[in-house]
Amino acid sequence: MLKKERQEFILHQLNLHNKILCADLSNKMGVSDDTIRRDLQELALEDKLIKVHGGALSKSFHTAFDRKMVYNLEDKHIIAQKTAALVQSGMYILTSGGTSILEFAKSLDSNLNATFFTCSLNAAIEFAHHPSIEVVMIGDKVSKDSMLTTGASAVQTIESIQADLCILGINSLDTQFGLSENDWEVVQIKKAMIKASKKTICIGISEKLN
Amino acid sequence: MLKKERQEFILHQLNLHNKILCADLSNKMGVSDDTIRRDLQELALEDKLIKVHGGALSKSFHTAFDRKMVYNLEDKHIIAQKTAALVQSGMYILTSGGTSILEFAKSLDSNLNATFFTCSLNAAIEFAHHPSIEVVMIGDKVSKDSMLTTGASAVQTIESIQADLCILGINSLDTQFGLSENDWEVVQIKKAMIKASKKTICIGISEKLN
DNA sequence: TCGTATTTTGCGGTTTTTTGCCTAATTTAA
DNA sequence: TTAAATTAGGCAAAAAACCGCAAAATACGA
Repeated sequence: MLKKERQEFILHQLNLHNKILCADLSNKMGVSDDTIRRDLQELALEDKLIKVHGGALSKSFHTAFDRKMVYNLEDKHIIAQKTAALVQSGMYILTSGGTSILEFAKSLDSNLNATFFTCSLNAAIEFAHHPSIEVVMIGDKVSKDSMLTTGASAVQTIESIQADLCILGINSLDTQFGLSENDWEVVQIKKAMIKASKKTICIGISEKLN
Repeated sequence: MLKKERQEFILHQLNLHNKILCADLSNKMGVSDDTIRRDLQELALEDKLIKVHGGALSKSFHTAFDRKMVYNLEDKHIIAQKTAALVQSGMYILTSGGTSILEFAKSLDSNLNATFFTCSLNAAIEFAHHPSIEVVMIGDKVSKDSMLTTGASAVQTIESIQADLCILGINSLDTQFGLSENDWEVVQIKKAMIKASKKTICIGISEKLN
């Protein structure tokens, strides 16, 4: 991994998480702490971030934080990291959308070499920011509530995939409203995804299971 | 292997992978590191790529968003409004991506009732914010530079559509590099779009036509 | 076609950059 | 206060870049 590339990745992570730990980064990128520290130092010198003891902070994120927001984010972050650890290079992975999935996407190792299939526009964009993974967007009509592609064509596409893993985010809508008409389409997608994969993982924070 | 040919190949690899290593290239092409380094130096001088220690990085990946965009926003806005006026309810419309298209999407009448097909993740999201139009995302592998889906499957999908209108944004990359290999995929998409539509509109600000 | 000028390329030696490790000093947390 | 974690600075190995030079390839003009 190139130095510049690494620094871009750090900045990206920072934009996403607003704070980063030295140790996390060195793990995620497979380089020593010293290297990360030197990177952070350089970036701090260029005014790209704020270096603090143990890591760095995003420059833009000086505003007061909403406690609950941060706590939830922290939980999601931990869950996302644990999920990311289950993904191995070479895998074919199906994912849905939602904030948990986005957080998961942000937590992937920078040297991971897998292929992700998704129906979520936002997830696709997030995955596409990763330096080495391949992203396949599953096309069809866009459901405006969820920003997911749904429909027969999407289901058909999914059915033609043989994935190693399926990662689904537990969306608050799922448990709150049960299955409304529009969710029904989403359920069709999720069912197809589960069926097309050897293994399925559902991620979400416990608060969702009220 | 000719020098020019080699440099084309380098740009091609760069567009595909967003980064290239000096050592990889010299191996792959059977020339010395020095030659590659000299090539990279030349290309960097021509502003075709960003040279870094150990290799080079794709230019598009880093220069994506700068002030110029904001500067041209007013022009884009005017163009977008004029373009939006050409769209009528009931139409089937194919669109590419890019900032011009995004601006166009924002300018659509809120009571418009048309169906938009697009390969652009960002455009799809923008269209989906509209209250009444229908959005169909065309699926395939996501090209990281352009955030567009490209590939045989996407082309095939487009070919099966009979659209009334095709709206293409003139991307600065298009005119800057001519047709590099990766753009070639995008060109395939655009060609298919044009062919699948009764009429085609190209939008872009004049600065793009340097 | 031939000889000359120019460009391109590879090579050896040197310099610079990058990286990881080590130890001492500093900061943080309990 | 003490123990653990983090950082700074020095050092060395490896990788990459730089420099000049000469051989090879190419272009050009007579």
